[in-house]
Amino acid sequence: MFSKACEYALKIMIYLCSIQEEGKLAGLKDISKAIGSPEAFTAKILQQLVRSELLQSLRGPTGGFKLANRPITLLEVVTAIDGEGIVKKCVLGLDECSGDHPCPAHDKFVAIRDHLKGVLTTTQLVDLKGGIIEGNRFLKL
Amino acid sequence: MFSKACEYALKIMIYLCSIQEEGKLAGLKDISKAIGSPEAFTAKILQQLVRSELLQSLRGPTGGFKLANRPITLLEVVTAIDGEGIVKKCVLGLDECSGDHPCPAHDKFVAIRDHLKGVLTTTQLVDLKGGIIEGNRFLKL
DNA sequence: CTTAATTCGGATAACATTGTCCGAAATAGA
DNA sequence: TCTATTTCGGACAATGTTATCCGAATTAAG
Repeated sequence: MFSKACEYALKIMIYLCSIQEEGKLAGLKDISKAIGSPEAFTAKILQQLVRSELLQSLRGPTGGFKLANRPITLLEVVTAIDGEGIVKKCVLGLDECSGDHPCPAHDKFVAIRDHLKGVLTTTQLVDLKGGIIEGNRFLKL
Repeated sequence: MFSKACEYALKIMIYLCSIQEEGKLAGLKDISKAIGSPEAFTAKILQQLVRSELLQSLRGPTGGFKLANRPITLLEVVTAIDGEGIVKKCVLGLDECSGDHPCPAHDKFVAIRDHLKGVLTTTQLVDLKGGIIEGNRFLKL
């Protein structure tokens, strides 16, 4: 459904949200350990998230990453990494697929995509951090 | 959502269903022209569909492909090409994600996956061929 | 000022997916 | 039987994704 990079991005963001307190920073090592992702690749994704302004970073010792200071939806994270394809592109790959010029599966999958889009736009990182803190939701294994 | 190969496979199957009459065969050239896909690559996908027993083929002049002689669901086509990942794997990529050991997004995406699985299992090729025949649904462009 | 820890940026490697090419095997029809 | 047409199967090329490596820039702290 999402690319590997996007899966990591979502875990990164949820993790940072779950440990967030007053401008504290988390470093690359902490993050990749917490979510079980390869360090070097995770660094690349962190850079993308910083450039997309979903994260802020600070260099040097005591440096690290923290969430941008505003509510963030899952859709923002997904589109920052994977683009809008998942909520826009035709399931059969038609360049022009719309109500006017629909593919045979159009209607059935519009419903699914709307469902997905709904969840992605209405769910914020804050909505998912609870279980992590309580220890009954997990980001790795 | 689906791989390119799977998109082509779905179009192939829907196309064959839409032109099907009494054991008539369609050749590779016809098929790839009808769905707008690269010929050589399409040939590979046709082979996979034959091996999965969703299609039957005949060689030689007047040879070609036709649907297996039974109802076929979208799920069968998708799993034949992409495997069961789309309806089984955790959105965050956790190897063990279940009711017992859920990821933070588990519940929200179980609902989406069930919706998807429902559409894939209840929709048969026959259900999609109508619009093609009537000319108000399209398989390319 | 020096050192150590960190993010940043570019190059590159490993792997998967997409796509092409070509000869072999099968087969209908002359 | 011969030929033309088709699917089959393997090798390979092109592209995209995932992942690693390393030096440069930044910065806190001694």
